[in-house]
Amino acid sequence: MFSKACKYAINAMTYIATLPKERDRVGLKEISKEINSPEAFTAKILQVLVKDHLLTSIKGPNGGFMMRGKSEEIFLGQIVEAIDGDVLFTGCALGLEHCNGHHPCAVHHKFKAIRDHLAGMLMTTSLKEVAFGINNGTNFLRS
Amino acid sequence: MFSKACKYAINAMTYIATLPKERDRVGLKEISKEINSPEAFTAKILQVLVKDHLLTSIKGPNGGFMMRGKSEEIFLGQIVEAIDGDVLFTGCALGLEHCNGHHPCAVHHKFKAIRDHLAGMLMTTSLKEVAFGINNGTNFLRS
DNA sequence: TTCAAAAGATGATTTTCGTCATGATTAAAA
DNA sequence: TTTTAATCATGACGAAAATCATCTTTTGAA
Ligand code: FES
Ligand code: FES
Repeated sequence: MFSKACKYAINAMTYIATLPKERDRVGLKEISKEINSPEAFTAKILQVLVKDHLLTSIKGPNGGFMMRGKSEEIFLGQIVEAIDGDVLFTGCALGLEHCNGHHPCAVHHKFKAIRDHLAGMLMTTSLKEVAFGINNGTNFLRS
Repeated sequence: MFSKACKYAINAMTYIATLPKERDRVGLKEISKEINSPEAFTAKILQVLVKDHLLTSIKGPNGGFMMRGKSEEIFLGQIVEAIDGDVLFTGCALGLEHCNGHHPCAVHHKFKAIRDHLAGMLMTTSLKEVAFGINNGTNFLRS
């Protein structure tokens, strides 16, 4: 469904969003430890998120990564799109060059319903909402 | 979403299912031409489907591949499972080792709805139904 | 200056995707 | 019957992408 990079990205953003108000930044080491991801690979992913203006990075001692916007205004779909692109939202399930109703693949109609369901969920689920479940103890970032 | 191998598999099975009753088999060349897939790679995929008892193969001149069961009793989910395994149906969206309600990941609840929607669609959509759309001219196997 | 931390470059490893050469089987032709 | 050609079967190989690791450079605080 999602690439590993995308999974790490969502978990990392979620963890950053769980930080208390008085702590606005967190380093790579802590992130990759908390979400149980390879450190170097995570670094690359975070850099993509910085380039996409979802995160801000601060260099030097006491540096780290911080959310660029409010967590209630960042949605999972933005993260997925930044890492995996929009193929999940607009691509054909069976590999046709363009997905559109005028030249539908064998499963276009049925698949479009699923895809729209998924896109709707991702575009309306905010990081704040997800982070709340983690802080709450109802959901988990690692096995 | 699906791997390329899985996409080719679905399209190949669909094409075989579109054959008229008086023609029960079709060769690799024709299949890969009709679904626009690399021939050698398609051969590998078809062999997996043969091993999984979804297809029967016949060697020699006028040989080819034929459906092993009735197209109305073969569902897309079986093809997906044969090629990509069941991770799409049972795996965690965010990479947790096991997906279950007792240790849910950050998006388990919302994602499970999507996943079940997808699984339901794949498990109830028969090859006959899909092939009908192709024979009908309403759907297409290639760009 | 010195040190910790992120950025950036580069390379290794693994998985996926795809090709090629060759063998095995069998219907059809000779 | 014997040969031929069409077809599937298989394993080795290679290219490309995804994934993960290491090293150097740059930055900024103390
Ligand atoms: S054309 Fe294949 S999903 Fe729309
Ligand atoms: S635990 Fe992640 S989807 Fe169920």
